[in-house]
Amino acid sequence: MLDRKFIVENAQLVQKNCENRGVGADVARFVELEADRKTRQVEVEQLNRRANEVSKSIGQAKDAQQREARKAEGREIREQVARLNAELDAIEAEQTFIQGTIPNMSHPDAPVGVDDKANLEIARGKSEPREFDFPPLDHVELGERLDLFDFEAGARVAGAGFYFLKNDAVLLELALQQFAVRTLLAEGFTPMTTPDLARNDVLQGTGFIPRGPETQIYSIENSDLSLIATAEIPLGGLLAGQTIDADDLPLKFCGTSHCFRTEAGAAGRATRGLYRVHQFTKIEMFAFTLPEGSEAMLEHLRAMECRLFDDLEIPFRVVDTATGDLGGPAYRKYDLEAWMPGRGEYGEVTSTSNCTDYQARRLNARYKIKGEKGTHFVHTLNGTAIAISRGLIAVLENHQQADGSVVVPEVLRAAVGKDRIEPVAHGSKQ
RNA sequence: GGAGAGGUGGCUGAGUGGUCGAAAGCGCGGGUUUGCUAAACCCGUGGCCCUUUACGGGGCCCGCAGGUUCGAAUCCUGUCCUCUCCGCCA
Repeated sequence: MLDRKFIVENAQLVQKNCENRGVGADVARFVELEADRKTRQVEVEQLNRRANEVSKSIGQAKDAQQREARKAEGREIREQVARLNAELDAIEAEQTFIQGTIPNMSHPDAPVGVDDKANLEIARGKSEPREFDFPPLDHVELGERLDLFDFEAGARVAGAGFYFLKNDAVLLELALQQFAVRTLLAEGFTPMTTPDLARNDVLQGTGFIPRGPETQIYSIENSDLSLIATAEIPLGGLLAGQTIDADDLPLKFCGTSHCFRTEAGAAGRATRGLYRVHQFTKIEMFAFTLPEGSEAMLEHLRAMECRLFDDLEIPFRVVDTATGDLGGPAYRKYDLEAWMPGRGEYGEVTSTSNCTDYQARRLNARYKIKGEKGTHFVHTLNGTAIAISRGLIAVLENHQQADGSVVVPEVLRAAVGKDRIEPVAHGSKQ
């Protein structure tokens, strides 16, 4: 969320930003409530002060009668305070609601536009999309020939959108994880595995909405836990409520987790295969920085994403995400879109965002500079290293051969244990 | 799952109804002394918010949320977390 003072002092800018992002938030109402809140806050504090004085005077009362009189006075003041506080609570609840609907401010260079059509291509990867001298298959067909997936069994067990990986797809998943984690480890990221569930206040702190008709989140009945949609959630929660030393920043983590998404409202959109599924494994980068360090960190995360996909010899483009497509917490976001021959188009494989202090404020993650008074909010950033499901699509479709085999990218060979994934001979299928 | 113990400032730890935002020690910052370092001694040292040009003043915060009371770190309820023992278990 944005700082209340900032919203009040920059109401016009905030309003304009909401429009650029296609969000209808009642900024004017918030400003109005803030004035109201302050007045009442001051009243409450004055009453508290008097009540405190009265309480202290009771010990010095000279007789029982005076004591009783002061008790009555104290009681009356506390009743007034209770009434005022109830009003204050109502005002604050409405403010918090509005505050939650106001997205982060946008980087001045982020392209302005209502949706992803306004996204701006800013770079391409080292690999060119291949010219196939045969009709390329999509990953579902490749997977069938190579016996890599079982979507029917996934549906039987957990419903449409779930799947089993099998045979070399499992080795590929492990290899992709190894590759990503090792690359990031060498760059100073601390590897972590995370809980696959998180408390709803952590979800909210990172800008996810655990319940409601539009939610992307599976929630656990009779608890305040939800399945995470990304390791960004638990990694962001790592510093929730903490104040850390400025000297310890930046902190860079790479988290391995499973990601669960209901994909509400996405029915019928690219539902074939692994592209849009309810569960996948993902290696995620996450960083906490000083405010002045977050822009450079975003470039670093983007560079890491590019490097990983270049090393996998997958063609991609990088887009600077338009304001309308940034979501709530991001100040600026880059997506990597890999070329997917089976679809004949680019498909999003990674996304990296600078959320500035937007998540940190709600998570209450702060830093302190030694010798200085007070604390400040850290900046948070996240970026996909590799989402296995979409990573598999890109690897399989781009490295397929005329004979139906798939060449394993150099960087994965040691972990997969072979150079090439061959079609399974008929009859040897298990 | 059952039984018990406990959550206090950066840390250790005192505090069981008022003068407690909180003893003491450690740590940290500053100073005195000192050839340098160290020791000793002295002073200072939490966060959030409101107000003030400044000096200052005020409110809230003892895991979290409620309750009792004129008054709660202290009593009551709920909740989260930690530890110990028993059971179960990968």
